[in-house]
Amino acid sequence: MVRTPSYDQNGKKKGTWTPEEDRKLVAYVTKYGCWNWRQLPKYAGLARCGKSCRLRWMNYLRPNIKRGNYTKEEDDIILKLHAQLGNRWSTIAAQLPGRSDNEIKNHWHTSLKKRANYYASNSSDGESKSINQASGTRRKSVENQNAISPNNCMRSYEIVLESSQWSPKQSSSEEHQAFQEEAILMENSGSFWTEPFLVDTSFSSRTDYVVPSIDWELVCPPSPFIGHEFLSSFDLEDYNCQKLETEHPKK
DNA sequence: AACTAATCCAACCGCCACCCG
DNA sequence: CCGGGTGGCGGTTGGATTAGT
Repeated sequence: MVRTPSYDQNGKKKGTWTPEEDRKLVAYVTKYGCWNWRQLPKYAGLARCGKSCRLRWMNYLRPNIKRGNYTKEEDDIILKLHAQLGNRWSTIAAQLPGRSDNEIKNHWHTSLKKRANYYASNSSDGESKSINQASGTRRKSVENQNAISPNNCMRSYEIVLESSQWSPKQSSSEEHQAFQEEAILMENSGSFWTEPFLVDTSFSSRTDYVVPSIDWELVCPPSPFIGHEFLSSFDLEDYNCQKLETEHPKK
């Protein structure tokens, strides 16, 4: 399931993310937040485009992300919302905490679409018609943007960071340079990376995968600028509990 | 065991909306 | 209002894995 690593004409790396790159991205975002995705790779020491970094973070590296093992309830919610909204994956994902739009989209195409087609062919014309009418639309509504979603959580984070002492915008470039040097130092000493980062619990079964633990003092510094909704959105207790969970088998 | 087809999903691409000067 | 920069979204693809012959 990996794309062959390659480089585009700008020297930006494409293809599968390496554990090394994941470490760098996690380390940077947990320390400084995602203040600017396009500038971030430069300061984080990544030869990736900002889009790629954002995607990687949103779909796999951010806290509380869930992988695989869809429950019947989740499937039902997806089927129901898809019938109402069509291919508005981000809106659907907003109703399923821990699920990314990309993963829901994949899950839909690989398994739920068949179920939906089966239901449609065995239900009234009206119902199947509503599914067809809803699909393919892509419009942002006000309520959609105000919905509590992981995306909005991150947006909140950005807003918070912009106005806080933790904002990289207020940090000097020397500080970013220091970050990179610190990362290299920690990497060489091994101390920073020794504890597995288990947000994606699939890491736990991979011997080639060692990602850093999260220092929540850095992720959620005790700042008056950081709103309660943002802090609670990460559900730290749940996050820590994931360390005890065993890997759920893929496929 | 070897080969082929089907499945799955991580990642890319292009477009659009929003923001700001 | 306009244009550039950026983030976000949904469609699509590359290729590894799994199932079937």
